[in-house]
Amino acid sequence: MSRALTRTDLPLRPETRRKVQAAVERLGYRPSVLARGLRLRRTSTLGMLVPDITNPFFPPIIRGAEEAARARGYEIVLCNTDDSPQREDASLRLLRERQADGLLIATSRMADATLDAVRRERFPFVLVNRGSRVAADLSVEVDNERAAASVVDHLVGLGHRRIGHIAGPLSTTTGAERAAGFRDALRAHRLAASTEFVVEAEAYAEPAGYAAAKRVLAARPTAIFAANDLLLLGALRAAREAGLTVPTDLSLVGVNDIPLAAPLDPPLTTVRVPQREMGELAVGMLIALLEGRPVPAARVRLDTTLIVRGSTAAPVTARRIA
Amino acid sequence: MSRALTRTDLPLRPETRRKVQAAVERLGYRPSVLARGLRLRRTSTLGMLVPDITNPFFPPIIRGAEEAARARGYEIVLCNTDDSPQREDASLRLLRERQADGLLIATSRMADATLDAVRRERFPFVLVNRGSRVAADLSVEVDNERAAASVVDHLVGLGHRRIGHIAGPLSTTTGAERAAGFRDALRAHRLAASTEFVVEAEAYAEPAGYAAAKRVLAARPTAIFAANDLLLLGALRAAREAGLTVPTDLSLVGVNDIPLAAPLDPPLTTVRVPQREMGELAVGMLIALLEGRPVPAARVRLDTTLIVRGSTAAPVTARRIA
DNA sequence: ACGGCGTACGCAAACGTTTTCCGGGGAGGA
DNA sequence: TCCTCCCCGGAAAACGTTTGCGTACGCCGT
Repeated sequence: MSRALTRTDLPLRPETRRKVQAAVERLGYRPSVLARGLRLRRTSTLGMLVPDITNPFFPPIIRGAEEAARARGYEIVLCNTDDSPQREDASLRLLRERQADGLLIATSRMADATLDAVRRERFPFVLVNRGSRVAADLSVEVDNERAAASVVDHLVGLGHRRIGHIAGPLSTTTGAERAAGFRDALRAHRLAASTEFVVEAEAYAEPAGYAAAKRVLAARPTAIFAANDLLLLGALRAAREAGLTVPTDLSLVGVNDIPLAAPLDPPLTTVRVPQREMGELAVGMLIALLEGRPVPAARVRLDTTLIVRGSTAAPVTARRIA
Repeated sequence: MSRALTRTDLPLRPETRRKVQAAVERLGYRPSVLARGLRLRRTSTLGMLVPDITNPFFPPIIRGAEEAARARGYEIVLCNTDDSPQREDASLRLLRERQADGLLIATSRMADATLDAVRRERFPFVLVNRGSRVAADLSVEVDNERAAASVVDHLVGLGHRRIGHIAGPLSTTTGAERAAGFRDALRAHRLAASTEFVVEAEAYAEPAGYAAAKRVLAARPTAIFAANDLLLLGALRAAREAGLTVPTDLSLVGVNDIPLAAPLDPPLTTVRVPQREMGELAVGMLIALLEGRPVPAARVRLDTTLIVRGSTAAPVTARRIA
């Protein structure tokens, strides 16, 4: 039976194979993934840990991962961790019980203890959208430093000198790296990266962006780089409340290129992150690892692209000069 | 073993139970869901079919469903169908192979043939966010007629008489019901529901809303009810291009209360749909069905709430009168 | 003190696969 | 025609649970 269906490499008379196929057709037979998993000790199932599926950043990553996985005969089981250590542990427990073969970890600030536990048990995993200090870890991330640099280059090129930054939570690798990249880029342009221009947001969410923007605006910047489009939207609201027009009085740049970035008024200048590709690549690496094939690169850093739209313009002062 | 852990109702000496627990603890034993499923012929797994996880309408439903399921010891396996019959069939196949106990179907226009097949095989399922003409089907939906009526009431109350509607695809139950509700409500107010005021959008997406809005605007309405916030955003873009200010020249109302509705400028007047609750209720019904408990109601129709924000106002003409 | 009854626990079968091991049958060569 | 070799396919074991059944032991009553 199994020889006729799965092990097509084994010797078998074509006629017999055809007979089996016919019976399968006739009886509507579907192999049981359960029984197969029990016997094979692997389930062709990957666990994926995300903070929150409701955050629009993750669905494209998930879809990329799902499609890549399914194309290779794997399935993905999703777990929301809400960035809570308890949920993380519960999710890991769940995935162990379901005999997941490997893990895709897209939680930007999983408790180190949890990650250590996974590592110690030699459970195969790939980090998505976050790095790791442990060299042996596989990861797919974005080059946040270069992303921040491209934003700063764009703004400086427009003539901005007083540039603020709404950083994501610095406990996340994305937040920390974008903030570091921002500072480095300013320095490269011989601009001061004074602390009053950089404010850390409590979370990657609109209200947090609003709150942080209020503080950044106190420093009277002509442009703000928000670590995230949601933070940018908060900044947009704060700017409007302060009577500032975007982009005339204030330029705004975000990250992620959410679907609403283009139709909004003004259309948002933002950095596009290849989310789907991240999911696909991470799955490719994980499956290669699981199947004992060589993993091309342990740490993949993907490049982002700056999408210039209508939320950035030359500052008023610069225009006067020009 | 099983008696000590799961069948706590069976007679067992407390001492023995304690000894088993200790061994479990010591060895880090985790029961295998696979083996259990094989023996029990049920997996405590529910399949959920969604058109596209990338559409922000679904994640809250999914989370509601996931949480309700997990609280009852069930898990959810997600499948995106992209509204394609092939993907639907593939997903059903997948879920059958994984021995899902039941199905949550949130695809608004699943091919009737597919749904019929599921029904014929007596595979337990609950429809989410869509109705069915078959009386025996379980479903959780929203009262779209009343939702449309509440929107029309609000607009008429503001003084609007020329009200347009951007309908969702009429092949979806939500699109059809909201359009019907819109027409009925106009009639109740003794207003004409002439065809030029109603345009069907190609999809529930911003560009489709933009295209449909251009056609609706030709009828010179003072207000537009969009079947969806994404359609509303498209309408907003079209209105701005036409030189209209919202809400001064044109009032706009949408449905779903997406997270961006509040921070946007103007903040959107929209209808809130209890997405999480829909997911939770559907799971409750499905599990009751699976476990042979009585299902309280076969067809649940939840009420929506109109959230009045800044995208609606009295029409210019009415103001002149007042 | 012995027998009977009832309670607690051990043993084994079964769920549906995959894979290994054999046995049987056919074909070809002597 | 018979033997041998090879190819095909049938049979059985194992994966880790649950659960029914049977047994052994303990307790109580006579």
